[in-house]
Amino acid sequence: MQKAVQRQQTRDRILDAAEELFAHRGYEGVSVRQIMSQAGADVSLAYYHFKSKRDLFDQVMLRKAETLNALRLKALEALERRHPDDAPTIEEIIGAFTKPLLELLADNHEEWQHYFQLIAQINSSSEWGGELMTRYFDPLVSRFIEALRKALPECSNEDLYWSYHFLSGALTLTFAETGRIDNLSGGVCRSSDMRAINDRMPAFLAAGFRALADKPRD
Amino acid sequence: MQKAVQRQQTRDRILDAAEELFAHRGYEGVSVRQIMSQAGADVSLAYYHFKSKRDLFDQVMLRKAETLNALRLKALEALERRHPDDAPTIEEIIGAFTKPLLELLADNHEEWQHYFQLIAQINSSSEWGGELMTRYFDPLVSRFIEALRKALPECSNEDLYWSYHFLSGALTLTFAETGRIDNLSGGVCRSSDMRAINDRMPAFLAAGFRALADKPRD
DNA sequence: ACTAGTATTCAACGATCGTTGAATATGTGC
DNA sequence: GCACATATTCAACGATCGTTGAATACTAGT
Repeated sequence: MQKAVQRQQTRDRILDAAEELFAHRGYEGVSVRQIMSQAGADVSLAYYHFKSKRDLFDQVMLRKAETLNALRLKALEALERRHPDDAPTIEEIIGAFTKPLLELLADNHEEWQHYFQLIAQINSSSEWGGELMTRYFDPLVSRFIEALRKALPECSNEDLYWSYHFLSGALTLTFAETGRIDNLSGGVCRSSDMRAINDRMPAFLAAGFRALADKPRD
Repeated sequence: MQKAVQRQQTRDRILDAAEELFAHRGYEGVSVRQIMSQAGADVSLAYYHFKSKRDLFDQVMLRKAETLNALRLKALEALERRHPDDAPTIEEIIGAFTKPLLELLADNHEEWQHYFQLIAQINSSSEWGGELMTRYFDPLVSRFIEALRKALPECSNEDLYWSYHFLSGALTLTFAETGRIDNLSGGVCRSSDMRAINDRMPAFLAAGFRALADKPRD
């Protein structure tokens, strides 16, 4: 086997193990030894491939963030190309924001579920959330808000940002598939039911955006 | 000073320190030593007042959960008493769910902010969230969903639970005041602007509930 | 086949972790 | 004021933490 190939395989095995464990137990809840044990390699190999535990965590975040951002941007640009003159509906824009997540989960559920759980934890943390979310996701988010602004020209900036904030909370919790809704509903709803999510989330959130846009404040 | 009083004061000092540190850095991110250092007491005193680190964490959760649940229940019952025949609006029910949080933050911001940050972290965690949220909050949540069902008789159970799920995500992220919206909006919106939240969140979410209730699925 | 460089393992460092038992101080009831 | 119970401190346990330097196995180029 090629050396460069094996190197990448090892790196990926470490990243996969780290991703899963970080997602389940958080950054501080997992030791480098546990990660390397799950990856089937020696502890010190982690420090050959990565500078530190924190660097390993950052690389876990970065790896899939790029894929995700690229897919979301592509979905948004495709949507805008389909509407050269008029603006798309809010549902369509939100759909471009959520569809890529649904498709990634459909393709490789386990892998991406771990990643979305990780994002949910970061997003809800006051300690790390700020820097990480800003670095990896805010640029694309601003791009989406721009699209939403065009579709809701009468909406104030403040209403727009708050609406997106509510969207962000609903979205990150939903895609983390925490199982909270399974418990609460007694089995009526399932966290993993992506069809149910796709049928409801864009409609729910678009109605919220319009409610704030149509009812300007004093 | 009375001994029983001092005992309770010490216990509370430990719980306060634990609450703040757990909220900022998570359960695993904080050591018992750090907590007791902030509380200004010896390490082993933690194990005199609490069985273990995990027990200390549970007591932090329990302490304010009871206050919070009582206030929310009172707000809901007062609302229902004001509507003996007809059902309240969705906005009013959601308001009864959020108003107590706003009032607690207005009274003692710092203290409750820490607690809401803690809830947000728990709610986004697949590991702990299930058990803890179910134990402390789901009973009251079911009570609220019951009220919402009466106000939306044509809404299916599934739509109702998903709507609440979206509400839950938006609400926990918002009250955690992570500062995410401050960064994203470049200062246009502030996480701590409770007036802005009160003016927008119920309207946004109520519109979402109605959008799902009015558009039944196939 | 030999060498140079890369990937992986071994062994260990000091620090800190959660937790405990015994010793000490402090206030309470008689 | 004395005896008792309760509250707090002191000192330490073994385990595990993140990290490192040196030794070894392996592969690629010649």
